[in-house]
Amino acid sequence: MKAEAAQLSIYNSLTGTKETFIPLNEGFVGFYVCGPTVYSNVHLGNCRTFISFDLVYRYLNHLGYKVRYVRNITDVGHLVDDADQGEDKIAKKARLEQLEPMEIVQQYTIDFHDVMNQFNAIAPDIEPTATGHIIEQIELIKAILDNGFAYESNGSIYFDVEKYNESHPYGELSGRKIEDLLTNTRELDGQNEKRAPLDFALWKNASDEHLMKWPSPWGIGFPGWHLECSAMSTKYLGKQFDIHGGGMDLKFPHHECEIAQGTAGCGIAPVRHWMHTNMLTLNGKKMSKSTGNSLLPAELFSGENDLLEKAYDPMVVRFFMMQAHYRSTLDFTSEALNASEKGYAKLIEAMDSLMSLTSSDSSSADVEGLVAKFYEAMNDDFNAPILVSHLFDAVKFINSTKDGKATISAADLSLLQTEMKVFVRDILGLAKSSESGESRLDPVMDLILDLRQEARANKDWSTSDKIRDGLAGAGIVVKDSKEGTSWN
RNA sequence: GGUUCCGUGGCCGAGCGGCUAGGCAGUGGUCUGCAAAACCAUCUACAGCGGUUCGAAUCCGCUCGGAACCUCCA
Repeated sequence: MKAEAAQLSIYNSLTGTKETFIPLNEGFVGFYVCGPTVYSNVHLGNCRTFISFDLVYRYLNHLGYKVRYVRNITDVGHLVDDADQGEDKIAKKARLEQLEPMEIVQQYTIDFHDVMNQFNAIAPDIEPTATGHIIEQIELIKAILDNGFAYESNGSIYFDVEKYNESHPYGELSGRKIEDLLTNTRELDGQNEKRAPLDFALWKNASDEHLMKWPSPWGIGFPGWHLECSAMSTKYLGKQFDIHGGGMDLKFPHHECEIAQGTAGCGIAPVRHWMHTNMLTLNGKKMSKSTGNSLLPAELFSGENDLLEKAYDPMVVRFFMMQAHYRSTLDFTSEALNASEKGYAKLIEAMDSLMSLTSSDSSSADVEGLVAKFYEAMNDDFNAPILVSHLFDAVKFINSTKDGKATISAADLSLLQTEMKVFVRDILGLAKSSESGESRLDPVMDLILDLRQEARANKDWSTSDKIRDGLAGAGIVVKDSKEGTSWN
């Protein structure tokens, strides 16, 4: 474990305060994140949440924790319509496209993984699916029934919220009171199976034409949406675990229901630290597939969309997200993205410069102090934007040293090289995505730049500029400096 | 309607009572054959109105504007 691990504080949505992070079992962290429902392509807003938690995972790992990271794939149980009404999202898509539900699941799971790879997000240690844990879900329902917090109705099982509320506060995570919820709940049709409008389904009775269904002690049916996370987190992380993450839009009712299910079924509150990421907005509004206010990663990477004029590198987008705190909304505009693109290029170039910097007898800046600030920023509830600002302080120092206007000692150089790599590559996850297989291009460029250098030596500016402009047209930027000419 | 949150300079975003983050853009320099980059300097802020305080972007109240959740959504 790193000494800095003792200083980590995390904002807990449950208490509304930053708390020093002390894991349940020393040295180990149980970490659960609500994953996507795979009935369509993930959009950029979804990605932001997963990238935010990727940062959390990476930092916990860096601190030396042995993290078990579980992120589910929801492949059944999500209903299209009002609460516990309507059709399963995946089944609907399957019906529309005349495919097996599992074909839909497979297609969009692959897409999800592909996108997360492009964003350089580390895969979770376990990625369980709801359909793979039907038995565990049934067992959990039995426990909740045995403890008297659920009832059967027409082959469906509902969670008895009012009963639960008698002994445990329902709504503590989202700051709701059950009386307010009752007054503000709309009257919905077809809720006659439920005793009370706040009750939610643990198991739903399935009709004959239903595509996805399983046998249970209560007949043929399928699990309710909220249940899978409870069943799977309990199975892989235990009745109580350290961190549960998800988007803010899942706070109510999903996470509230998880708390109730876990407490009712296992007798203990399931989660110690709740973390919620804020929304990525577009035109000032939350990105959302249902309203069409969204952007797909593929559209962004290819530039084929109506919002932006050009394509963007996944790493630029990731960097853009790292410049905002995960608990703040982040507005997505082409202007903001362009700014990030330039800033990112500056950072990466400085990283390259750092690796070939020469040291002096002493440092003209407090490198150790700067590195300490990197940790301070991350320890303060994963404050990536503050970290980035300190990284740019380092960038300025690196460039000044390169220009001969500042100095760095050998020890400090080694420290800065190590820590910059750690924070930029390992923690922020900003891999150099352009280091693709351009090995065949290298000798060609060497030759071209050689010819250009000859022209420059002869003061044949028209030839040298012709080469530079021509390469620029091909997307290759040539830069002359004292050390020679570079390109990218 | 209920609950919660937000409103920072041209743009994006930090900030959690005093020490005026950072990136991008702008302006003026240095450097350079030119360009780019880099470096130095510099200009635009805390929605409005009150209050608390020696001191407020930061705390309190009101007004205006926006968002999220209350129904599927990361």
